[in-house]
Amino acid sequence: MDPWPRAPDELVEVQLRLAARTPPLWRPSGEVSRVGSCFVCFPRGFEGPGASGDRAWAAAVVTAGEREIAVTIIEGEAPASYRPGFLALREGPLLEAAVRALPLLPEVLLVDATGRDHPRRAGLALHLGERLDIPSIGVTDRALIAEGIWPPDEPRARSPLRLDDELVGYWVRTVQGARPLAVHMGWRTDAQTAVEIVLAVTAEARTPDPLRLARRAARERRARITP
DNA sequence: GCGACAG
DNA sequence: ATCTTGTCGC
Repeated sequence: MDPWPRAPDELVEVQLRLAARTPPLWRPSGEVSRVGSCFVCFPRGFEGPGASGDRAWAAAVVTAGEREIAVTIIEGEAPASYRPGFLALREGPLLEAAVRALPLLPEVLLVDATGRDHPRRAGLALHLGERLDIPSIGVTDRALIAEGIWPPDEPRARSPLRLDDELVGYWVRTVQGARPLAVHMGWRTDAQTAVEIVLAVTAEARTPDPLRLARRAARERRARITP
């Protein structure tokens, strides 16, 4: 596999090329058998956008129904600090490595990032899906540049997230009384499919189960560090 | 100049 | 991403 872009101008180029592509849309064929997710965390107690060389722990999981059937955790260093629109520089390589280390790959991947909701229409969720050749969906707490009013405080209520006139995702009230989730179309997925999948793998918590599992795994590994 | 700004 | 304190609920 060729390397991720390491410089901002290289990433911009890749993102523009990515955004112009039109891969066939993916649709779940009946029951979605394997849903995966990945997550990367950094040392506690830092402030600001972080820095290149920061320690990082990335986890990837595959779930089938309620069960976790595979998990991988890797430790590494962040290649860059964070900047809005350039998240891939900081997290892309780590997340891809964690997913590739899985003994079996998921049918669709949930990523803690945006998809089409991006200045160049190619957020990390979409980018990672393309690199891995896996349909992907973005799940975040807030939008990057897309806009949309929150849905009413009712279970499963949703409202569109738009960028210009394009529908790029939905606000989704996964849990009543909690802030809605921003669910983003990603690689080979549309906004509707993204919401269907997210709701299908969300049980009790606000966050979809696969993402919760990946987050927990990464943080548990971080907790094992011996300073 | 000021606020916003995926993680 | 990570931090904080309090609050609510099982």
